[in-house]
Amino acid sequence: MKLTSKGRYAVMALVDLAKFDNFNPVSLRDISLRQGISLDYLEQIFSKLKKNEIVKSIRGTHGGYVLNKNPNDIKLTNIFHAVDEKVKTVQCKKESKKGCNGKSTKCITHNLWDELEIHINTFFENKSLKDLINNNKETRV
Amino acid sequence: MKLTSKGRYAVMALVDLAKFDNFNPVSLRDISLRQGISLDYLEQIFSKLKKNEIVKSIRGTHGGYVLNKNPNDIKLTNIFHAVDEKVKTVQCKKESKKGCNGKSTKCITHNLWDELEIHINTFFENKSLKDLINNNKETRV
DNA sequence: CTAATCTTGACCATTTTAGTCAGGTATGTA
DNA sequence: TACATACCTGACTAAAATGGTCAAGATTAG
Repeated sequence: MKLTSKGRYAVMALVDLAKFDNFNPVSLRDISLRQGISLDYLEQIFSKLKKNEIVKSIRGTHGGYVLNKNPNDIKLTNIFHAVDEKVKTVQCKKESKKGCNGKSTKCITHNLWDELEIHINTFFENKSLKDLINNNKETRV
Repeated sequence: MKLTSKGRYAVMALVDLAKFDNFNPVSLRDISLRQGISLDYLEQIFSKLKKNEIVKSIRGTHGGYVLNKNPNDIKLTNIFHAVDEKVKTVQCKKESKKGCNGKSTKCITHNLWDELEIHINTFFENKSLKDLINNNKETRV
């Protein structure tokens, strides 16, 4: 199971981005300064977000990024998937002689991890960027 | 967030153990062979399980381990906690000048990870070793 | 033209993971 | 008492993942 800072940074950056309208692109430099994330690292992350059509890029001076979708339609699942955060629990090695497939029976914890994965994914599928923005406003008071 | 094979092995071994009565201790060697887990690694894991009073050890010939509690009272939370699997999402660095605490506002994703953590922990608190044993019987047919 | 910005890919130090290895110590059995 | 079985402990390590940095370009507004 993986949920690392790359995923967290992606979410932070997108929430930041979502606060602006779609006519003035936001530069990574600004996000970097506001969120305290290394610019070079942000570039890697946004490259992936763009490939997954979550953001659009505008090149050149005063360029930057804008959201490519309505914040309500960007689910956390989409974001994590884009930056390769697999919400996957430890898998039984499928090729191995040992464990899950070497024996006639299924590995005894197999169903457990399946269940957990569904549990977590459901959580992420039901959370959108918009939820986070609202949530943030509330707690900022 | 961490959920690695150490946690999975612990669960596999305990489910294995739970299939036997508490009068005949089960040796790690047997578990090692049945589950395909390195004996040396199992010893590390069981050392921790013992410290957390999840299993009892019997030394000497024909020794081994037995459960120290009713399978119904051993929750997955207990097991993961015992082997240091922290069900923790990526934290904002508390000391850092950047991110969460360097600014006057809370990091914008802070609440999200809190929520997720609760979500996952709830899942593990509600699953006991007994649930896994039953589940395993069903799917074995 | 040039400065700002996105784009791409290679590189790397550190930490974590998933163990191995090498010795113990305790105890039942012959 | 000897010995085999099994627990116990700590040090060590190869490989992978993490969280970046660095360098060199391509694009476009002004």
